[in-house]
Amino acid sequence: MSEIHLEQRLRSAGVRVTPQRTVIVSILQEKGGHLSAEEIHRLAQRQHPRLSLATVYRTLRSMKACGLVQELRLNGERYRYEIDRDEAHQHMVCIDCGKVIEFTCGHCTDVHGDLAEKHGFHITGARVRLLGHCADCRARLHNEKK
Amino acid sequence: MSEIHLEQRLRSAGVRVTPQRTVIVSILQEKGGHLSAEEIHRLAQRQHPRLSLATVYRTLRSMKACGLVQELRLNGERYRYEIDRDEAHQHMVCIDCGKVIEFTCGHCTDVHGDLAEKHGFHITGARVRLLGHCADCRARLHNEKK
DNA sequence: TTATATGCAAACAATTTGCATCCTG
DNA sequence: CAGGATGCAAATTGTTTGCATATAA
Repeated sequence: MSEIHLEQRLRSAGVRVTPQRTVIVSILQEKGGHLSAEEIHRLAQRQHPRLSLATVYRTLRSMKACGLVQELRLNGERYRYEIDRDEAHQHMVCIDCGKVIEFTCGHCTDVHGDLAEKHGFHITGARVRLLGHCADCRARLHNEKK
Repeated sequence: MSEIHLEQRLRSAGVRVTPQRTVIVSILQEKGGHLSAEEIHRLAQRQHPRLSLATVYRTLRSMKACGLVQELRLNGERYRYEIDRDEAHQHMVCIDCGKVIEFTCGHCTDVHGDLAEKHGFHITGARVRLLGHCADCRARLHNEKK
């Protein structure tokens, strides 16, 4: 999704395009995702020193409202944000180092759809989060034990 | 899981059994789950008026540490707690009324295990959350539209 | 020109912590 | 009796809001 495309989507949602918002969007695009509001704020200030944290929150909220970003919360942590690329993807989170690996599981989507139907539910979204130890941490922990 | 069993598990984790904790545990057992710390506090005060909210949080934290309760967060809400019954179960959450339906999906567990292995991950837990409209709300919304 | 966005500081809600005291093991 | 547990109030953290000013359309 190009930056210009994003601006168009903002405009068509009746949201004004300001320098602050441009900076925030570009950071999300470059850094890829899973950033907290505070991290976004810190990075954005390099390009726009007077930008306030409140604006970051407000921007993220309106971008979420137009479906441009997704808001997620790993475990009990603060909110993290990423550009919404539409493709349904899920997260595998390392409980040691916090690393996040994304994956897709179309198979599960089907299974969940069936399950939901049995309960009369109409599913609009699924969050699958696998928690565990990533390869690096497993190796590290194994070495430390010696 | 009986109350006595729970106390044994507390003890064997080196956690003392106090009246406050007994009350909190029994509430979680009776009410079944998805209670917030504040709700637990309010209910517990009926049996133990001087019990403080801080103690509720501290108790829940240590019970979580010994694997007695599970801490979960639906959407952006505050933490909710439930007795950890070991059986892996997942949640279907209605985005209209907040109703929570539990389900199990052993099939997905297998699929996830395979997926994780490919990434060198060792899975310790999975959180699946399906968001959508429950049967009641679908009916209600449908009527309101008329 | 006019409604929307911004910055700042103050408000908030949920959760955590310090400390003196209490109680379980 | 000693160290963990409690109650209270104060502190923290993450997020939101009010308001005067600035800016995009």
